[in-house]
Amino acid sequence: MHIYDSVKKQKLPFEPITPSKASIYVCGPTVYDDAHLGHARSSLSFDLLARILKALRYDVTMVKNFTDIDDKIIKKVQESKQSLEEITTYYIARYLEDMRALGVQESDIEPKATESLEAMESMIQALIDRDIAYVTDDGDVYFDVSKDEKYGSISKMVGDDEDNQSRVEHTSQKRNPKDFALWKACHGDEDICFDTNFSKGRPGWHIECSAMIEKHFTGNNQYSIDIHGGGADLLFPHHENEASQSRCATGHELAKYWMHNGFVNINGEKMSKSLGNSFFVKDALNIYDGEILRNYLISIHYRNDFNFNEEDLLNSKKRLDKLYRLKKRITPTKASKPNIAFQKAIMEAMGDDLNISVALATIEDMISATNDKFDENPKDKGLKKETLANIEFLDEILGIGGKEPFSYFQIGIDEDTKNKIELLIKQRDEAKKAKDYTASDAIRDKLTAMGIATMDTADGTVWEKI
RNA sequence: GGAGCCAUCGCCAAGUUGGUAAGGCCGUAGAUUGCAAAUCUGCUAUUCACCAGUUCGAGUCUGGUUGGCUCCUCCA
Repeated sequence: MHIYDSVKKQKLPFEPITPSKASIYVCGPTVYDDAHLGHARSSLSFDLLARILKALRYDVTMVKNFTDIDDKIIKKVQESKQSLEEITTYYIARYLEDMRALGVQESDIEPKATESLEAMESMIQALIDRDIAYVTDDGDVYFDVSKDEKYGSISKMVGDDEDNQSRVEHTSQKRNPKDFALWKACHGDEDICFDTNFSKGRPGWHIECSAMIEKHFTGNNQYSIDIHGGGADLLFPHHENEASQSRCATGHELAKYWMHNGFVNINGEKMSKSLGNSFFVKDALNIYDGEILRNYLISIHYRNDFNFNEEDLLNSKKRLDKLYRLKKRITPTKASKPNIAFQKAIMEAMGDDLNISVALATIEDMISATNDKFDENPKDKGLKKETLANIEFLDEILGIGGKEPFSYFQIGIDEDTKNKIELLIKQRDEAKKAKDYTASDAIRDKLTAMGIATMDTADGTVWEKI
């Protein structure tokens, strides 16, 4: 297995800190709104990673957190009259529901920041004790960036502050503009506060992840975890800060490998609230089936930017259709063992930093070669069993092809319509038998108008929703 | 201002350590079909934004030009 380390900027062989085990921590969402396509892509990227590692027999521990204390959530609490817990519980459930629809396997641990406050407090306290963090008169706690000589090693953001025209607002209480908050003291009575030795307040964003990693992973004396993942936008400052505070608190590096997934753009524009083009997963799921969306979202390498548009989605759906048409040809049958060469080719592609393009090309190869053989001998039982095993293998590795093939082509069609379609097809078959092609073609036109395509096969007519 | 990424067929998109351009969509010709659809087969970039260099040899390395994009503020 090779993965691209976005800190070292090169593809490296995956050598876990503990042989045959893989510990992964992915920055999850801040739960104050529904999940958008960007969340989906991140989730899907690391879902693929976990699936491959599992198939390679690694004992994978996947942790994806929920940031459930945050200024944006607090703002929502103040606006909505709901409690923080009501809001976060709701959006966590919504997030999990959306990801499930996309076929994302559940993480082993899904920690919440609010459940890890003790770990945060002790980490902050350790940093204060070592004089790496300082408490201001207001009770805020800041991390003193100048105390960590390795600060900047993650993002390579070497900051000469004189020249830095960043738009960071400088707080007067900070010793250094680059210092970041570990703890924010609360000011009003309505604030959401937690009591600690240093002040009443709430944690900064960065410390949440560091603390949750220390809480859930043991690591070794060099690293806490193998892989730390997240969106490309988190590299700086979030991951830089995480790495720095963890390094200073634990004496070793946070992660051996860093992986970052690219963005999702909508029709060429970055998705953002200010542009008003956020595309929520739930809205996409209203239009497209989860598996079709998944197939589309994983079809482009996780590090590339993803330009979401309907044309490409339909294109990728056509590839999935072909897989399911093949599955129709072999149904019903029982799976035997997947073809070894096929399995190996897929694993090699995906083992190369999740090279999905090569994997998809391998699938196309398999599909056309198998169709070719079935054209010769439609009843090849051995091939049917192997093909089903191949497809089940794809379901395991990529999370596609797991549906019953006839229902796949009938997604979104209700029982009444289905019965109507099947009646028409029966009438058409009778007309065909009587060689009344004018009548049979008229029925086919009617079906086409309904958005239904028909296919005459040796075993009778089958139909698909176009 | 600072840091970094990208540019391959009409569209999407692969391309290990440089060795002579995967795959899909679309298009097109054919096999098959009552006709279609589905399926299969053939064709579809002498060329990788542009210029120069290194090399026996570069899409792949170096320098430059142009054009996109991201981060430096919450962000997946």
